[in-house]
Amino acid sequence: MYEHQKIEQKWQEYWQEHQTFAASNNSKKPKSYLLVEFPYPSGAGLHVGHVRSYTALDTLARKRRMEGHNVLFPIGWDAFGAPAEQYAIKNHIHPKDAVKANIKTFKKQIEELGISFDWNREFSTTDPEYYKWTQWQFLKFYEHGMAYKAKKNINWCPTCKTGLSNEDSAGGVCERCGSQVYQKEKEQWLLRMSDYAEDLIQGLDDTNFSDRVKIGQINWIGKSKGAEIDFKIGDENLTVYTTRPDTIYGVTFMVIAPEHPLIEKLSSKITNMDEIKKYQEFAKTKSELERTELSKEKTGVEIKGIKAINPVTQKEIPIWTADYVMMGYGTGAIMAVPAHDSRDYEFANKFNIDIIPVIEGDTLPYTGDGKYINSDILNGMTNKDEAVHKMIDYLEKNKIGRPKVNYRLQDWIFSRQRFWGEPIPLINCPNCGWVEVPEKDLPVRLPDVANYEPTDDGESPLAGIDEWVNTTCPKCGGKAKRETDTMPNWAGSSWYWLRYMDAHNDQEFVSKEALNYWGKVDWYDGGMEHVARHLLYARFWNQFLYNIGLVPNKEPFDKRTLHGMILGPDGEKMSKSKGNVINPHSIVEEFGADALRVYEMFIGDYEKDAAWSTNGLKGCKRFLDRVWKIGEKLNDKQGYQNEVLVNQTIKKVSDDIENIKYNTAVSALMILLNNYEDEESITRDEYRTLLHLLNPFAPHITEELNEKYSLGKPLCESNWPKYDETKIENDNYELVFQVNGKVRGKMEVAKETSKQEMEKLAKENENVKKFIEGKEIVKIITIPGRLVNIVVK
RNA sequence: GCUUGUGUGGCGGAAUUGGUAGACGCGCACGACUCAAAAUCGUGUGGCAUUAGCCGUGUGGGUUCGAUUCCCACCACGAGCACCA
Repeated sequence: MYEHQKIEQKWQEYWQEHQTFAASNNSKKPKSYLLVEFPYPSGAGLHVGHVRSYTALDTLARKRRMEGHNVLFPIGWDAFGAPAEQYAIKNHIHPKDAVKANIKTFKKQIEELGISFDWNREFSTTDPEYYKWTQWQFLKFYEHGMAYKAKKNINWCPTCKTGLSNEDSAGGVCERCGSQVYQKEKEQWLLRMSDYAEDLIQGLDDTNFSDRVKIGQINWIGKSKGAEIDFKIGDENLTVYTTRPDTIYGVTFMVIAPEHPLIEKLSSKITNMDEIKKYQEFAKTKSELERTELSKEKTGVEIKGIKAINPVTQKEIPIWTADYVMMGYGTGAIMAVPAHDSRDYEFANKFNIDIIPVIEGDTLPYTGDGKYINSDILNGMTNKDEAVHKMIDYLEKNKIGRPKVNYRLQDWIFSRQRFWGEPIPLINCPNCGWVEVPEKDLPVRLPDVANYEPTDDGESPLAGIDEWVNTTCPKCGGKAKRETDTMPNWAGSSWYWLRYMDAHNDQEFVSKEALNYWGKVDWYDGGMEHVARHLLYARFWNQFLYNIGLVPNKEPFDKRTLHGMILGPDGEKMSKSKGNVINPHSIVEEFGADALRVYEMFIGDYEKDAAWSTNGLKGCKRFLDRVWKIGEKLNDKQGYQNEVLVNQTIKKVSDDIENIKYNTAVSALMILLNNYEDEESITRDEYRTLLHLLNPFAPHITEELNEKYSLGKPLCESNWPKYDETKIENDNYELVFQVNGKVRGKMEVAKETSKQEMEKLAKENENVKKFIEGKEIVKIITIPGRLVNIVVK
């Protein structure tokens, strides 16, 4: 029908030459900062999923520019981290070169889609000019006591040979390769993210994230309210954390985690230490090998020779150790109330421990509300919250406990034993300890070496490069060694949106002026898979920068939307092994970028997954062919023949783009075209408006047609169409007649028809008459502009 | 198990937030053009009946003149977390 390749190339060159999409850092126009998650430039090339997200915000960006906004719509590359490194190892190239080649491919593929990115602000997280500032910001964390090194049991992936954060090893499985992760004790850098748990929850109030996103964040942070209670073991204190202090009268045993330090401390008093040591070993191997096993039969050993004293009842309580209590949460110890907790119940049943109900109920373990029994000061109460309060008051008064809030969120393990990451810019001096690399010496560059594969001994590959490791102490000038761990791949993505504001600044990570001008990201689109990790890290990082006065907003993103995945034609997630991958490049070649863009916007609800359909794509291509062809019906007239429909369409498309309802926006344009096709000929205004509204979706063909028929300035340099509020409603409408809520007739009537008139018309309708004849009219409901419903008996 | 999302034709999906269910597209059927096919164009298309009727938005109940929309219970599928005290 038309030669899409030529046209698309032509207009891409036009935009490039005219710098149509360059954002200005000082403009009187209203600003819009639109952001998509920057991609990993993997060897596989661009995915149709990228196309969906980029086209969606591109549509918005193009529309807003035409509405007179100064739009910042940038792109860059998140190129550090395991995927890039593994690709490089596999293909025997230096990661630096692999990344360079992949970026080139990605860039070409994005450019041929006609996405209106401001390429002037492009960078990669692997550019020394960029990671210099990532390192610089790490030093800010360090200077403020927010980064620390600690010997920690970390999640170790034996395949990737590196430590992982909790977020990266959810479920005991490596996020990257799927290997079983096990606990390994190692010195690691950590960021004190847990200090920000509450702020990260509170901050959500300052955002316009959807509830789905907010809930995702809140769940990950995992706040729980409860109390700490001190039990005595002789002179020692055993503090437990519980959310149900009101059930303390039902405690029949204590459980402490196998790694709990109290075991070591009291070992002289414990009479079955051999048995306990054996259990500790068992628990350790279990966590290594059988963690995901479904059989979660409770195991444990009673610690003999010591007893705890319930501080409220003064009763002696036996102490057990069991691996269903984790050292990493709360205090690593619990008071077990088998009558009202299913796990404690299971344990008590298995080991024949007493079960004392303290809240009335039929079945055990009973966890609902009820009347308190066997509970001394709480007896007779029926309200759980009141009982909890009363008990906490009692604990506080008697100095045996206190209210306590716990979070699941832990500190961020920030070390990786990999080559392809930002080196942590610290130097270890035998005299001075840890010393920062001075700002003038940043960035600490990665060396050019031949061997960057991970080692088996758990050290970073950098550790083997003597000439890199050995350095002098910036403080005392003596011999010292560099830190050889690198940062996780989440580091570079934790502040990249700030850099776009001022991408080539070599004096600061971003200037104050740029920060103040651009403020928050107005709209951030990305995938569900990043709601837990990336979004949390990025917000944490930004909140820290805010707290030390480096950025003007505590929350970095105002609005966050989630795109659904594009699945293969078979409805399965696209993957090489399934052979259901659709390559955007070949689609562009065969059908054109415009067709691909329109199709991906039309494919369905933006937030939901959708299966690829080549027939659906063809339908969109057909639509564009018809848009092209209808130019032949152009007459010399101005104005709109069907004013209502055109004005309605302008309104609908404008609103739908802002409300991420791209599918219905495209549908509205199809309806408009269908209407044009029913006309003898179409006016110049009609054609221009159709092309203009379609332009954000299909920017090439619409510019070409606009030029071909000399309809006006290029669309990208023209003002977005405005609708006439007085012309979006018809003078007539179809009045619906119902009897008992069922449609029995319809009639075209004038907009201003009165209620009385409507009722009269309803009763006169032949078909309605049939249904009300001989029946008693109970009442008549009349909705002006819509319907009349006659209720009969 | 907990959290969360989703259930509408053969398929992807619409539905002004309580008011004509199935817009738009795909697919399919028939027709036109063609020697023929593809492409294109036209007509039709929820099911059952076929004259105007009945049934239909996962299932069962409820509220209402009226429910895809609100309430209760249940079922199915997907995602995330998973012994978090």
